[in-house]
Amino acid sequence: MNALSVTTRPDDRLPRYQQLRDDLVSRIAAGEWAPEEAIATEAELGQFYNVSTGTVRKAIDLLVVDGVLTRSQGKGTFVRRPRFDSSLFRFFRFKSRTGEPVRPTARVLKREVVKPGEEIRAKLGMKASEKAIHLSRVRLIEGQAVLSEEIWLPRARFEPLASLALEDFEDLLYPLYERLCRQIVASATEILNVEQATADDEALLGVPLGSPVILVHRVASDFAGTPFEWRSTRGGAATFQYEVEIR
Amino acid sequence: MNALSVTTRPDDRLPRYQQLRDDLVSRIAAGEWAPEEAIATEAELGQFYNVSTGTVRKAIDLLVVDGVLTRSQGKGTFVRRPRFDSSLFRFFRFKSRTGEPVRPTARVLKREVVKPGEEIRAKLGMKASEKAIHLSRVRLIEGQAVLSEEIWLPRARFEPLASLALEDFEDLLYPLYERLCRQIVASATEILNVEQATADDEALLGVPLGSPVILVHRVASDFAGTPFEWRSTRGGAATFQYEVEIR
DNA sequence: AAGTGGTCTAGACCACTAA
DNA sequence: TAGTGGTCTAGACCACTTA
Repeated sequence: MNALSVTTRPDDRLPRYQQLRDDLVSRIAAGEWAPEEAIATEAELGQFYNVSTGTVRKAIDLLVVDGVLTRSQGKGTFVRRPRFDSSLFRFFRFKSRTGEPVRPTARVLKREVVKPGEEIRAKLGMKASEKAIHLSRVRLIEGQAVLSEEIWLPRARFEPLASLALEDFEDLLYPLYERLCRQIVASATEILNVEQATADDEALLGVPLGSPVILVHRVASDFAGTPFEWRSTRGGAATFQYEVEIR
Repeated sequence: MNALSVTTRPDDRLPRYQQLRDDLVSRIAAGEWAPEEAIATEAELGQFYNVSTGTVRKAIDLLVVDGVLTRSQGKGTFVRRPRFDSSLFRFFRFKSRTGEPVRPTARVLKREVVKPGEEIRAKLGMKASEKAIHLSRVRLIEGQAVLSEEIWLPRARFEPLASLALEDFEDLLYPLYERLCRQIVASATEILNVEQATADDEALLGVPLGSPVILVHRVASDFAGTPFEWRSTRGGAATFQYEVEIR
């Protein structure tokens, strides 16, 4: 298993297919294979990493579920250009009034690196001295702002985002977290409230003062259950539905 | 592969692990293994269906992803019991005066056995001639109605509820479904909207006419994915929060 | 110690794609 | 026809649970 750790230090306690998966993510993130391009074949990867094809397949399975790769029988395995329906985006729960899922664009309005308030500090399990990255952004449909978001991230885990140009933030943040910061959202808890539109809402979203506004607070966590993103989203209640599947 | 088709006719064009998955779903839905009970071991299943353990594992993988089964190393593979008996308790957090969560009671106001409207008929996958049981109930906290619910059930599967005395309906319906009708809720989809209070809402829930009301539509399904309950719940937006964990 | 699921191997053959 | 991913086998050994 010496061939692993092409770009990172692997954790030998993890199963090989996990290590392999992580290494493939690194190579994709490093641009070794561009989007829409075929990666090495399963046989080649098996030889290169000195594992059986079954193990290679299991690693690729994970990345297919994550929406990073797609397979095409007879053609190859391809790096996927991010798509809305991928599982990375399963946390988006708003639908249009007609019931169709909507994919808004996004624009970051402001970024600051500051000490967070006590509530957010506690929710993210941060030390008192730690700083956080705070993003304010709007999400737009056909140029119209429909959601406003406040996002808080512990600086230590998201350092690359402290210096990324605001224009380079993408519509979807979670793929960005994974690619630039190696932070993967595994679960989230959301609490939904209905409030009345404030003057800020009126200015930013164009909803009438006092009209109902849906407010979603989300805490997102990694696979270990450690929270690392706090997010609050506001949007006019008339515009959206919120859908959830329970098991 | 003769042992397949224990309960259904398989499609031989499908891969074996798919056929196996479908057959396991049938057996679970038929009650061969109760919730919280371990199913046959991988080795036993492999012998029974005459496939290798790798194929059995792949079929079980699918059901784990679907949330039907959970694995536990060293113990076995278990039919998952969704904790729906506390569904509202879990997903609606009432703001009592002290701020503690409260458990609402319930009272059935009306029951009728009628042909459902087209929308509900379609959502429940019922035939045009079939009748449905329609329940109207309120949920109360300290004697005050806070939620009003409309519930539709296909009569064929819920016959015992057509004659049960209204006083004998319990606060939580899903345990009743399981005990009296052997219907187990395996998953549900909820869609949440915000509307304005109608005159009915004002009369029933005591919320001001025109104030924001949260409206939740739920379709609940069995292990085979067949929907068998349609429910709509209304409550004043000021009364509660809606909380959900996403995995 | 026995039994379970978890990982992994070293192949096989099939279905599909492209040259 | 050659090469790809898709399916499947018949094992092996490991980690964990229970008795």
